[in-house]
Order: sequence, then C-alpha cells, then structure tokens
Amino acid sequence: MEISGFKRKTRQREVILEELHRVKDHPTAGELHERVRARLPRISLGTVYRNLERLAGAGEVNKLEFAGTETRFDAVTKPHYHVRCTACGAVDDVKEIEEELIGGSFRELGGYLVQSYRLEFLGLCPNCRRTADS
Amino acid sequence: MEISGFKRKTRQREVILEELHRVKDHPTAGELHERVRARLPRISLGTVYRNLERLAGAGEVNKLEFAGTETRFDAVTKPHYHVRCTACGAVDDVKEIEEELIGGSFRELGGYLVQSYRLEFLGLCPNCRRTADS
DNA sequence: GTGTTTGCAAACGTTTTGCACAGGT
DNA sequence: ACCTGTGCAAAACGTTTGCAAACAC
Repeated sequence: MEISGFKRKTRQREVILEELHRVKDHPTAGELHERVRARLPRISLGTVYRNLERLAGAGEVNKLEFAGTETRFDAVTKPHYHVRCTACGAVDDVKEIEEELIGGSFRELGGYLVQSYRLEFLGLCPNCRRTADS
Repeated sequence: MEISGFKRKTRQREVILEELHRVKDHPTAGELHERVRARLPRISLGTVYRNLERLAGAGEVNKLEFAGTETRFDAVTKPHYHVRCTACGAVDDVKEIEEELIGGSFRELGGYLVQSYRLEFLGLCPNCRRTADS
C-alpha cells in the first residue's frame, strides 16, 4: 500500500522531518530551510517546500495556513487550535481547548456541505502584553 | 472630525466603492479592478489596492483574509461568517449563524490576551455538490 | 497653489516550476 | 539502469512602493 506517495527515501526529507520535530514553535518553510541547512548545506529551499507539501499530503506534518502571513509547519498532526500574536507574529498552540468546539454542529450551511472549518485566535502574547503595559 | 483619513474625494474611490456594493460575491482586488476598469479604463491596480486598504481601515469595507488564498473584499461591514468551497473557491456568507459563536467565551488562552478570532468554514458549494454526485 | 492621490512600472516576499543532474532502488 | 527527487535559477503570484504628473481643494 503506497499511502504516502513517496517512491524514494531521501536524506533531505529525513532531516527536514527530524528538524521539524525538534523545534517547539511552528517554523515557516524558510526558517526550517535555515535549520536544515546547518546539517545539509546544499539543500535548496525548493526541496524544503516540495517535501513539506508532500508530507502534509501524507498526513505526516500539519500545514498551518494563516490569513495574511506565511504558511507555517507543525510536526504535531493531531488537530489543535492556535493563537497568533497580533504584535510580534508568534504562534502558539491552544491547550485549553481539547474537544471539538463547533465540529459536528454544522453539517450544512447555506447549501454548502461543510467538510471542515478553520478557527484561529488573535491576541497579544505574554511578552507583548508586558510591553504593552507601558 | 476626520474619521476616514481621506483628504480628497476622488472618482476612483467612488467607483470602486460603487462596484463593490454592486456585486454579490466577494471579489479579489484584481477582480474588482477588472470591473472598475470597465468604467475607468485608466485606473491602476495599485490604486484599487490603496483605496481598498484605506476603506477597510475606515470601516467602509470588509477585508476578508482567508488562509491560503487571495484577500477578498466585501461591502457588507457587519461581521459575519463565510463558507468557502474547497472545489471551486466560491465564497458565500453564512446566514444561519447570527449570534457570536465563541466570542466572549475566551478572554485569555495560554497567556495570550485574546482580541479576536477568525472562523471560516470549508465545504462544497451547491454547484460542486451536484457535480460531485457523479 | 498646495499637497493628496493617481498611473505607471519596478520591487517585493513567498511559493512554484523547468530542467539537467544526482542518487535511491 | 531506471526514473524519482534534487539543486539551481528563473518565473509566477499577489501585493506594495517610489516617483513624477494629475487633480481636488
């Protein structure tokens, strides 16, 4: 069974996945490219993009598309929500919400067959809150 | 009181706003440019972007930033939710949800001071549902 | 006349792609 | 040996910006 769609195992993909698992935050493709390049100096940004795209398709990484900003990637594939800081752009996981918030509540909306939804919180991160207290 | 921030009234902005009110869907800046160009052939895309940006800042238009796609604009400024078709990209208003879904429920998440949230539904529009029934 | 707003075109940042070559199988 | 996946560089994409000219006031 060819679930993943990958026909070859490559060092590049291996290291990309390793580094993504190693970081706690949600790096952009560019940031991840930087990290991976420390170990594989000749790897290209295109390769990072291509692998992340296919890994996301295979369900091995989570592709976080936020409105108005770069796409970020996450090694945690279990669905969860995010908060993004409107000041500095930091992205964190929301741990307080475990269960589905609205999932299942809406099967159909305005004739649309609802498949999923995107929920994203915006606010000030702890650091920026402190700075804002000036 | 200079609420809007506009110092001059221009034909370009007038027509942009008129055309945005005229369309039922949520056009991108490019689509709106096309429409406006039918009336003002020499208007530039940059002018459309600049005006939409400032009109959004003034609260006269709604800027809809969806993850993974172009920004769309809406003359309806009253907050409401949207459904986007995963097949054709159509964007419609969700009329069934009138009240705030989760607003006010979360003041703080993981140390973040929550200011707002973005909720977007994904699914198949009526047309694409029919097509999918093949 | 003053100074905001425009048209144009170039620049921008992110992502995608064409192609020849490297390297997994 | 095959042919997938890579490196490279260029292109594509939506959006922003610098500048001189146009025009609202």
